Amino acid sequence: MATTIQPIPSEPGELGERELRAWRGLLRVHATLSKALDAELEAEHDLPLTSYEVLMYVADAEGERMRMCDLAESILLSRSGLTRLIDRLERDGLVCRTTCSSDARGSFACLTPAGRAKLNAARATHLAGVRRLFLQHFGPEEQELLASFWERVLPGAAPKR
Amino acid sequence: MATTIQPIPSEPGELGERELRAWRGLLRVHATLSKALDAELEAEHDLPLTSYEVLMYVADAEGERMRMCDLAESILLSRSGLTRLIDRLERDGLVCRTTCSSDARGSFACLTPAGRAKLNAARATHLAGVRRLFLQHFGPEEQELLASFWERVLPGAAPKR
DNA sequence: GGCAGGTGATTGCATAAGCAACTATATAGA
DNA sequence: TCTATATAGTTGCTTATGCAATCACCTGCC
Repeated sequence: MATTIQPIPSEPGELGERELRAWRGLLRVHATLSKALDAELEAEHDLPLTSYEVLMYVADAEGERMRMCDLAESILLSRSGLTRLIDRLERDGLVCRTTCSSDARGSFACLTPAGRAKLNAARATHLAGVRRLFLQHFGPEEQELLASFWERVLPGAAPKR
Repeated sequence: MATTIQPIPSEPGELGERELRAWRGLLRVHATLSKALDAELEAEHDLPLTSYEVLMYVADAEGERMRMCDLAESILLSRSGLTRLIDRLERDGLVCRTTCSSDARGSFACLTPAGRAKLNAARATHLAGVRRLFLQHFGPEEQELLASFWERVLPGAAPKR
């Protein structure tokens, strides 16, 4: 299989140039942007990115509260990781836990006024960051295309809201 | 800046549906695929993904050796993180450190025969995983497009090799 | 009703990673 | 030449995270 230049997917034992750039680019973009967005949020609002995500999902949920397990799934964290994260947010007064009346095992995380205020302050920073570092580079139809790409890779995993 | 129009980026205070799917899809795809690829490599070869990346970069480098700082940059790890990672790999006999004759401060990480063997075994698994979970979903010209997208977001960050 | 197995949340423990401080060496400037 | 500053790598410490075990509760089946 003598690939003269590199027209085809290259040998099966190695990624071709094109594949490499498509895949590694994803890794680099994710790593770089996550780090930058986290640093920005932390610098301007003293709020780690994961904490921001919790506040955001909770704020957007029905009644400004979410079950622990749903939250864990939304922000892609293990349940134990989420327990600890909510511990920290509760300690800082940004969320509080309430019991679930229909299932005594469950807890809700809900926003406190301080949490809502923190989120409102941080939201603009984060959204501006996402736009400036990422979305800005793509036109509407390109964004749509990207979304369809992700849908191919993970069918049905699109965020509901 | 082909498309600077931005017809309706939705309100400035919130991400629109399209933006949300383009951005969050990236996060989800990265998280899901990283986890899956790491688990696969760990299960079949008892090798974490970051260790695999070290072996891969070192193997592809001139003389099968790389400076610590270049390696850290390649696999997107802090220098202290890399020190510890190389500690583990050295303990497991997969790489060894050698001094740099032209700069007494520096060290090279280089492959041991065991490291080379481990990499050869793991490479097929990982490449198959990347293709099966990600690249498979895109045609050649779509891969090229993705690569160009990443290049827009992080100009000049494309992998050299 | 009562038991078996499943699910939600938490905890103990282990690990990977970053930051800041430190050591040793290199390089540039007076 | 000597000094100041920058760089390569390591170490101490802290933190976030996951897995496995655990506890409490729910649900379905007899």
